[in-house]
Amino acid sequence: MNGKVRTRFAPSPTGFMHIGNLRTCLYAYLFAKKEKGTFILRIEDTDRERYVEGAVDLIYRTLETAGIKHDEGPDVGGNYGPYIQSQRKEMYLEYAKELVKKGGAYYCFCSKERLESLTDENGNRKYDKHCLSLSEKEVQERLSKGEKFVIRQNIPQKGESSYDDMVFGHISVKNEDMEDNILIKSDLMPTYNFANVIDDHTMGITHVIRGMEYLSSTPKYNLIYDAFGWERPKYIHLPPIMKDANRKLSKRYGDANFEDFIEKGYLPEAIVNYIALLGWSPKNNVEIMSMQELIEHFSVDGISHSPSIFDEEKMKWMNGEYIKKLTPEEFVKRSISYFERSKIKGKYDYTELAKLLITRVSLFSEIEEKVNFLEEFESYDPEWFDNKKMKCDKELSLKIIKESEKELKKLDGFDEEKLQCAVEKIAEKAEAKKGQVYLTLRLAVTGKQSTPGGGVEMCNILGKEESLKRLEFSRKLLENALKN
RNA sequence: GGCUCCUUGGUCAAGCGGUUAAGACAUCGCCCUUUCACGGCGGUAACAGGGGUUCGAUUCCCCUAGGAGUCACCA
Repeated sequence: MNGKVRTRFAPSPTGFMHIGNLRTCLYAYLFAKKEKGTFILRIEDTDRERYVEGAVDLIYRTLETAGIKHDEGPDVGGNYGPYIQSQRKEMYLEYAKELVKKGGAYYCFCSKERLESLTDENGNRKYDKHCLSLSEKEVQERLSKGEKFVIRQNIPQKGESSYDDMVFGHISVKNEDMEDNILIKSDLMPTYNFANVIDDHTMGITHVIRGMEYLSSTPKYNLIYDAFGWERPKYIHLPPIMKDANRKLSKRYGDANFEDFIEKGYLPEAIVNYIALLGWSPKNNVEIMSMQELIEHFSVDGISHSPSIFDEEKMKWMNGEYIKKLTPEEFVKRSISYFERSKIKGKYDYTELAKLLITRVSLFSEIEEKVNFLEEFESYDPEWFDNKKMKCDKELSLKIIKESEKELKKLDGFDEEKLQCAVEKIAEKAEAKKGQVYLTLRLAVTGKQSTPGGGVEMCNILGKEESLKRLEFSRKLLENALKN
């Protein structure tokens, strides 16, 4: 490998950043950084029909929150600009003309109708090189008459073209199986096939990293490099990420956008970590890795050859692992919007709650439901006091609640220490075990079977007044239940 | 359909001629325990099928089956 490695990510601004794209981007970035090379962002907007307003900004934002920094690109500049294809428009036509001179391409004036007439009984069609036989004179005449034209690649009819992909190995395609694709459209804009090659070459890209949908068309691109006499780049094709066994994860399914996962309460570093492992595995078998570690461990021979199914369960687990590493303060900082949209907005100490939530939440979007009980206290099933494991029943709980009311009333304000003391007394007076007091208290004060913490913690968060109010309610609930 | 590629547990995946076929998620069980979690320990579960090559195939070759991609004036 001579010279510095240069890789690029070349998305089209057509909407949200899709997870599969992001992974391609990630790998291109990891590979470049691993090799101490340069990572470039290029916007491929030659298709004006699919252009979506604001999509370019979204790409910048996504890369930034994902922690992927490009060294060159439309927004950060560089020596190989412009980095937006529509701004490079003129050069493609010039290169195409040069290619025509070199025999690697030719003008084509065929009508849509003629093209359609080439379709065979199976619905396939292959251009028959009809216009290749036009004399240069005739071409010039028709051109000067202003006739509409396209420029097509001239692919040899015999032999075969091959190359060595760094992950899939030797790929070989017969020339006769390739078509003379259009390089310059009749609107004079280049097709992807062409723009890509020109840009990759003029931007000095050494390693082309992209989805494997290009695996079998790459020989065509190589033929263009060859015709120009340019050095071919190395190729790293990536297997797709699937939604299930036979559907590719795609924009169409709508749920595979980076942004959507962020909205669901995923940490960007967890998403990045997870997708890094979808289709690649490190030698050391470690799963939780920072961006720096990913860079250190990344290697092409760890890339798999077969598609991988996206498993949100596992990504959720991984997110939980990242959350557990957060301090309560960091937790609040990063999840504040989820607190703010819950019923407890503005009330309670978020940091105190965070301490309880950290091990109990694997997505920030779970905060809301876990925390709403603080504001909503509704009637519940008194049967919950019957707990076999704790050997607790309604009678005992009633007794505990009565004692609790007395003891808690005596306290001037709550804190964990005071409450712990009170629990000891309550247990003594009610002739119960501490565990039974905890259980009863927790239930009585929350009305929920599952809560983010134990009895003392719940009382402490709710405060004296609210706790007593709820104890009273629960006492009545139990008294009623026992009457029947 | 032609062409290209792929095929290890439910999922992600190690493995690159000889292993009791790792590990992780999920699942199940136990322990810990103030619910729920966290944590700890353990269990169930895989080489698509058939031929070769070889002393020996998950590993190499061929065939079959299944899957994916591609066959555009989209990228």
